[in-house]
Amino acid sequence: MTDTFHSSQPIYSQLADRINRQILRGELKPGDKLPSVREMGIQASVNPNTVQRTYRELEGMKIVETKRGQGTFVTENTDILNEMRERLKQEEISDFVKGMHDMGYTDLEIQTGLQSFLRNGTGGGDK
Amino acid sequence: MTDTFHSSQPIYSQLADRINRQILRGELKPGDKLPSVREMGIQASVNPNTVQRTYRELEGMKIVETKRGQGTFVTENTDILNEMRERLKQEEISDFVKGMHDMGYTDLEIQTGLQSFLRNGTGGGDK
Amino acid sequence: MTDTFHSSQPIYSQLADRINRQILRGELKPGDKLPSVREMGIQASVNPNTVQRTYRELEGMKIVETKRGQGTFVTENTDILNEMRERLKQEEISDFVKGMHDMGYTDLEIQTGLQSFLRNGTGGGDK
Amino acid sequence: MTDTFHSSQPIYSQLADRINRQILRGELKPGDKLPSVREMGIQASVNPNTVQRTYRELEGMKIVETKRGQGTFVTENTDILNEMRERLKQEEISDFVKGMHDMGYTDLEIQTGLQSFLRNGTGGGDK
DNA sequence: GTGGTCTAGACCACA
DNA sequence: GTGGTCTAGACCACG
Repeated sequence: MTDTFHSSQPIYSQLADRINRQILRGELKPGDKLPSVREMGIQASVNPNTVQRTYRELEGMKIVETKRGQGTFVTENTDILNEMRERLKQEEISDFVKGMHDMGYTDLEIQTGLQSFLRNGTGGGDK
Repeated sequence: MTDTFHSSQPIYSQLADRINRQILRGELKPGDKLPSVREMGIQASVNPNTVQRTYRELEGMKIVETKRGQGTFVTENTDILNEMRERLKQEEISDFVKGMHDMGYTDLEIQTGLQSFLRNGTGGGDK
Repeated sequence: MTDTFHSSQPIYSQLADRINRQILRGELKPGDKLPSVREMGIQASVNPNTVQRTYRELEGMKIVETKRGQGTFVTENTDILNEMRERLKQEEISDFVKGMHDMGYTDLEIQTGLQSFLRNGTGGGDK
Repeated sequence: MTDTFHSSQPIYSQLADRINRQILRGELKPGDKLPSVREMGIQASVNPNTVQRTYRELEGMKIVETKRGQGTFVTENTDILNEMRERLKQEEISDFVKGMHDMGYTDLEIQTGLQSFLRNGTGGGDK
């Protein structure tokens, strides 16, 4: 695991993102237990309080659930996960398109560029 | 002009990127004079040597031409600029797609997601 | 090693030339490690930064490869080296002929002069 | 006229070379008057004594003749001039070949390289 | 150790 | 003024 954080964003937020991606990629599945606050603090070499805050954040997004005395778990409500998945996708796409617009590329260029990349770059099949 | 740099990449390289984008966006046109190394050093609050390294880098890419005692100018060879534009587009798209794959999205999701974003997000017209 | 430089050309460039010639002459073979920037700085009594600029220059010409934390090495791509060899030969010949023309010698004089020099001066055999 | 001298050789000797070349190129013809010691001193921005020494050197080579009260003249003895011309040619060729050998080129490479350069580089005709 | 980056400050050639 | 070169000295990442 990469355990460096950049300074332009709060660490708890970066950590939350990181966990989100692990869930997205299927490294953490619905029902999986997250490391304890202390354990995660050591792994990511951040203060346990920061981890606490991260977990609270994720809890607010309904992505994880905390069970007193047992730990923190990835929600089993797959609807929520799918929703997050969708939202994050939109975000990434939006950022990408905005960046391209900033550099002066037109919508058409973006579309055709992407099409031809997907046709050639990944061998034509889906991932 | 944003004059902050992140530490994960050399300053001269970030500066070069920034200038590249200004050219791409048409803020700097072929034949335009760049600020002198000293001037740019002040604007970006970096050492003139670092600016010079940036300019040298851009010169190596043939994006910029330097005339002793006169200054540094955006090349008037638009072929080179178009080529750069194309190359950078490919790079951005590639990075985007790789990032999406890393997060577990399929090619199809990327395509349809982009299509619908472009239809709704920008009002349906081209930029 | 001669460690004097003339002022009509940048030191980093003269150093690069010198290393080029060492490679040409086979004193440095593909894969050989160059002295570290610091070491070479001492040998040539120039600043390590200047040596680094030299190495960077050679790297740009693909004559040399640099491995972080290990050092700088002569490329093992002999095609590039042969190409350089050929290019440099052309340059030297061109400079020679131009110089002779400047002094008023004709092509014929140059040719016959060279022929007779090679027959007598080196004993008639190839080097 | 280029009026810079490098430090690795005495100035009077560099000046003599320069005049030699002017004679070789026909800019100074047999019988021509050289500038006075004072005049030449100004032109080349060196001490008149140095010019004096240069002229004495050339006189020793029988290339110029000094006539008391009149000045210094290029010799009209064309044999001497032809001889010098021949000697200088040999020197240049010798230096060239030595340099090429130093860089590891064989006699054959030098010959064929020169031939093809003369055929292509100068348009096939003599100068 | 290695190379890579950056700064500060100096001097140069060119125009 | 412009860019170009060089030095001295510092700090960094990588291995």
